[in-house]
Amino acid sequence: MSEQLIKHLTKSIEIDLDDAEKVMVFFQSVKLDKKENLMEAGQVCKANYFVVKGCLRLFFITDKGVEQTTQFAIENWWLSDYLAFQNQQTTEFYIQAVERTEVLAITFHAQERLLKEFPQMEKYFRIIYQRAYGASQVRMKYEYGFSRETLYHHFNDRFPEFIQRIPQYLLASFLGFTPEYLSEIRRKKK
Amino acid sequence: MSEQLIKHLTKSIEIDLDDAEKVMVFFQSVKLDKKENLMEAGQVCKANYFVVKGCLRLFFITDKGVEQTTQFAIENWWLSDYLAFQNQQTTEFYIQAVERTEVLAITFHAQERLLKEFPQMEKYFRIIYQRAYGASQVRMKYEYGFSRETLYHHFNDRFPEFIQRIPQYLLASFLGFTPEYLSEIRRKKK
DNA sequence: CGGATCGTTGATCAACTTCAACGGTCGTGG
DNA sequence: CCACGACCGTTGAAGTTGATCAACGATCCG
Repeated sequence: MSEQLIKHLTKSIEIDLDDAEKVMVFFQSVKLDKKENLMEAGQVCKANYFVVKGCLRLFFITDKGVEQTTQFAIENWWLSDYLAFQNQQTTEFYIQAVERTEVLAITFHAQERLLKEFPQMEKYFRIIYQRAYGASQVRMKYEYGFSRETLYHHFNDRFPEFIQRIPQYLLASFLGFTPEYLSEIRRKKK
Repeated sequence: MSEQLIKHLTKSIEIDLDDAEKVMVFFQSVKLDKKENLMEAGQVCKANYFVVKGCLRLFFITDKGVEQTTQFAIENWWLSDYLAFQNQQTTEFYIQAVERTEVLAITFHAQERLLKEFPQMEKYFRIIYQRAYGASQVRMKYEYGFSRETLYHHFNDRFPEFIQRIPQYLLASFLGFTPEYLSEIRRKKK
């Protein structure tokens, strides 16, 4: 559980076991059933979440009332609405468990104290955010550079094990098109 | 010039003037004419860039040979291809000056030494990346949530001063559609 | 003054959505 | 353990949105 986060920390920073255990005190374990919400639009974005086991999705509701998924997070990924988290404002996003999921949550204020007491954690989060931002740049390249159809094939080729974990309608939502169209693409490529 | 970066640092972290001047030694000033490239696809992404004055754009070339802009950076923004930067790999992006532009550049190795000697800079970059990542999340919400037409109006309303700085064909590219279609939208809304 | 670049217009075309309907499967209550 | 209902994936027809291509005018800059 928290061993997993410690292991993840040590990949990016040097921290002794003693400190690592003190760091873990700042986190709370939360367990979610499938489809259970961790965060909802209209609430203040209180915490940042590390996925220990399972899968989360970040989505919002469009003007037309459709759930639009923008991100997934699986084991060892962090997820939150980072502008709302940083400014402790209300979010317009939801975070929901795609399957039974276990996360470690750290509230904004706990994170502030953590960073003050353990400045080496600044480096850890710097690396996490840099990587996440870099990944979002690459993703933009895919979105702007590929048609929806090639976008699907690209994701299918690149993350086959992940694709199998999530229902098709969520994948369609994430890729930015309708389940019907996804069906059509799948039929073609056979 | 470097005063501007120092001023920007002090908004996020506490650093005395003496240290700040030592920090500035890690940066080089680079001046670019309009349309001059700061980085090109195929090269290793050597540096991270802080815009002192002017405007940069990040773009790539699609399969069809079209320049696709994915980001702009104006005064006080950082820009690079962060995955390629972090791993010191070749990039698939170009960075080009939209207008006459002055930047402060820090190479990957200089940044590594900087962070080692001045650990408080970890916090600065942590905040920069967190904010940039948060902004990219909000942007995804716009892209997935709005039609291309409302996307244009939204950007027009929100960043009028910026819109006026860049040519229309770059705005069209950034928003993900053709200059012809942008023309059509502008005609409608009158 | 001349050439390249940029914005505009209109016609045609492709990509993707919408809507309605159907069949399979999964989980839950009886 | 079965039966029912809800949910999910699929299909097809019709409709929209935005791309493509070609051509023209304006403007900017050398």
